[in-house]
Amino acid sequence: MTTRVRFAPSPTGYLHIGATRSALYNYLFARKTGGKFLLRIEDTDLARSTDESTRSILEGLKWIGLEPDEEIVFQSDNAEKHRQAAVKLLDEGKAYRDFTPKEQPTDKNIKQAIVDRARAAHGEKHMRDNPFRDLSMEESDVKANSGEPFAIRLKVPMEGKTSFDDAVYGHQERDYNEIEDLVLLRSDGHPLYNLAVVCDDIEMRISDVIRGQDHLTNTHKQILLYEALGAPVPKFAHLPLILAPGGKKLSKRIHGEIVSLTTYRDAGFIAAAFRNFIALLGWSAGEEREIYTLAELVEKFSLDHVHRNPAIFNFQEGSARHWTDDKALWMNAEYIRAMPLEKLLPFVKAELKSAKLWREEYDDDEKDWFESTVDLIRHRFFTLKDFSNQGRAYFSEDFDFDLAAIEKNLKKFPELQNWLPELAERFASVEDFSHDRIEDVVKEFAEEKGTKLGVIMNGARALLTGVAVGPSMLSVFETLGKEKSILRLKSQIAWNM
RNA sequence: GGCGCAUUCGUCUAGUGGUUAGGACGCAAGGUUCUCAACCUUGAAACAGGAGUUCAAUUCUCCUAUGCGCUACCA
Repeated sequence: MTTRVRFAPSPTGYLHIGATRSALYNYLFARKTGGKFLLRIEDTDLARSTDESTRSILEGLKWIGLEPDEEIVFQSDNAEKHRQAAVKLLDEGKAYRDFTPKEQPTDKNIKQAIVDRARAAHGEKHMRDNPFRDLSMEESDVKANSGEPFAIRLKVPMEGKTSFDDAVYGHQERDYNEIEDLVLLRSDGHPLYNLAVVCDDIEMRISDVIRGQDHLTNTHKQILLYEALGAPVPKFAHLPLILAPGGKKLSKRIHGEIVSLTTYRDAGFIAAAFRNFIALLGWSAGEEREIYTLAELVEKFSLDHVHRNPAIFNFQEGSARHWTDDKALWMNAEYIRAMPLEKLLPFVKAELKSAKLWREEYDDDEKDWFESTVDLIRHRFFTLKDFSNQGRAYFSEDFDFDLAAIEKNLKKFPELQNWLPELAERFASVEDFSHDRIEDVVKEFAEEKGTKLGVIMNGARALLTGVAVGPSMLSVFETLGKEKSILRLKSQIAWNM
């Protein structure tokens, strides 16, 4: 039997990085085993589900390269089937109508209400004490026919336990008397999560359910449902959660955009780099290396090496330098400087286009120049955004000056205000404007002025590129070319800032 | 409250009944350089705590602590 796995997000927000990792592990597992990777949108909570969020999830998955092998399933399309399943269980006596009036949550904080209720019960609640559980079918029918509203609950057996072997967490057991008779269908006829999931997983012929650890205890309920429905129980693997610094839950509400996958796309991450990073959050191939292509991840991936303890996604709120996990940033930089140039170019092109810095000549007459320039500047960049920010001066005359750089490298040496235009004049008479020739000219110039070469170079860097860091100035001169170098050396704009 | 799961440097992790507990990011120092967040070298940095088993425990068992999850007519 071929393996079939699914990623089943609920569209109640954007694609969370924890969910992204679940999707990735499902995908790797499918590829590794030659199976299928499917996608199901769990949009049964109509109040919270939005199309916007579905789009964002699809977009995120596409960006990171995890597209499903078959058509997307929308859970809400199957509501009728879910209802039929509940009715079937009712007919077979495996479920019952619960006529208890629906409780309206009094508290806004539902979680707290649940805990309070559980605490009040002091752990001595009898899970099978529902008065309608043993109502005869006739009595139940009579009440139902008279129009009394009811929910349908699964009849969990009085005695026994469920167990399963989780591929990550090992053998799991749970006593029936710890599981409440779960509601399958709300009194308004709306099918609930556990029923919907199980029905859909059966219908989609899912062989391995790989999902977040928050579902570990739900699994027992779901197994009960598989059994009641007479369907084979799939294998399960639960993944440790990804937490925020301090071991707290990583949530959209508290941590904002940092948890959204699209944030990384928009921040100039290379999808392969982020995918690589996230793959290593909770799993390791057991090797002393960190850079893996997708094919290598597939080859190395195994559920047995998935961790049981949650991983912390490390970042410092409000820090420009450490705004997201340092390792993710490092990995992206590593990809930018180490990937084959021809693979990087399309990304840079897209970035320049979106920054309105792209010129068609870069694909044509100036192709060689463009490629060598990208190659020159990429070594110091962390994200694709850097090509249009820090690297702006290479592609446009309209670039910003970093005031600190101006101060430190230009204004601190007032002579430069005359020297640099003078150097421009020297350049004007240079026929062969090449790296070595420029070196001779600048060295001679510095000696003549009795100053250190660095003063000239750093000043020129600030003036020509707007920033204090960058490649060797000889390369910068050469890359910008004689004309632009001269123009910028003579420019007084920075001096007046 | 009940049930469950987890615990190796700050973070991601490797690892074993006997190891100088390894790597990566980050951090620090030094080197190189016209600058640097690049590059090279070096350094600081961990087995949650307590019992037990054992010649020997970070590794096995138990307890405690801490964290997380579940405990809904949410998903």
